Amino acid sequence: MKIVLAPDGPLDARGTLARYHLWGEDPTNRIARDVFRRVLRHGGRLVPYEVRWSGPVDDTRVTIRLPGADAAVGAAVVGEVRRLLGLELDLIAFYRMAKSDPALATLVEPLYGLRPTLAPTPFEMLIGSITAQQVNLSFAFACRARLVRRFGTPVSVGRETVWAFPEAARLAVVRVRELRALKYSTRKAEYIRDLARAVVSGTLDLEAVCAAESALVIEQLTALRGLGRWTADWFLARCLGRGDVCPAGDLAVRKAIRRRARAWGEHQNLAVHYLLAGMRLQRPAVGGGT
DNA sequence: AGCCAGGCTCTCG
DNA sequence: CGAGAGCATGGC
Repeated sequence: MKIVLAPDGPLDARGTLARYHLWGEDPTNRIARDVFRRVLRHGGRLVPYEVRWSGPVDDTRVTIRLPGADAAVGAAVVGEVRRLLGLELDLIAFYRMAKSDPALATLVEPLYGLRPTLAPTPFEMLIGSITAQQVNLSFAFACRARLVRRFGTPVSVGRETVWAFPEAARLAVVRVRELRALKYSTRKAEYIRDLARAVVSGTLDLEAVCAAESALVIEQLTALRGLGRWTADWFLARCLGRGDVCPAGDLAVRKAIRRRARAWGEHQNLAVHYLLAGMRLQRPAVGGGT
């Protein structure tokens, strides 16, 4: 089956997907020069597919190829591709705002068409986040790749092999020492196994979590061992694609904001003072809060 | 060699 | 509560 998508607004497909090889190799998201390959799990079936793109950033065509002609499978693949390319996000409205913002204005042109990729599934997102906690990203990528190769499912796509991400049922029965062998810490191994167990047992209903309001998502995720505020914030941003989220605890985000604050020039001192004082405007008093 | 990495939990005061 | 230690390993 062949499906063609016409994105709403600009799309730099290559730049957007670069995330999947920037810090190392990703066996679940294979990216070559002009083709992206992945496997979708659909009702117990493994559906490998290829994504290509062509045309200018302002008028890109995305072509998806997958085996068979099942309409339901096709729709599921389209849904995943739309997430992977960040097509749900309103880039046009963002640019309208960004162009009048001193810190963002100069970034629009060089990064034109760049979109955040949204995680295909909440489970994959959370396991990935646990993997990336506190370690540098190249190490995190390597760990995740080892996890995928050890517990995921290889599928041949042409000459390539793409791995389907491990299922919760598989990770629910791993031994801590098996994950230790993949360079996960003992703690992280427990977090991963226990998260998988919660999903399998039904204690954790990720579909329900995804449908919940942001504050509730944070509450439900951080109630689980191994998932803190950082993980919950990134989950809202990069899995649910919620617009009104700022993962301010993230180290890289802090660095980036600090750098961009230079756009305030000689007003940085006052700007920060006003930001801090502004908190007292909106938060009435100390003590009664949640 | 030593410090730091796109955190989180646990313990203590 | 807030602060601080411990976690484990690779990169620079």
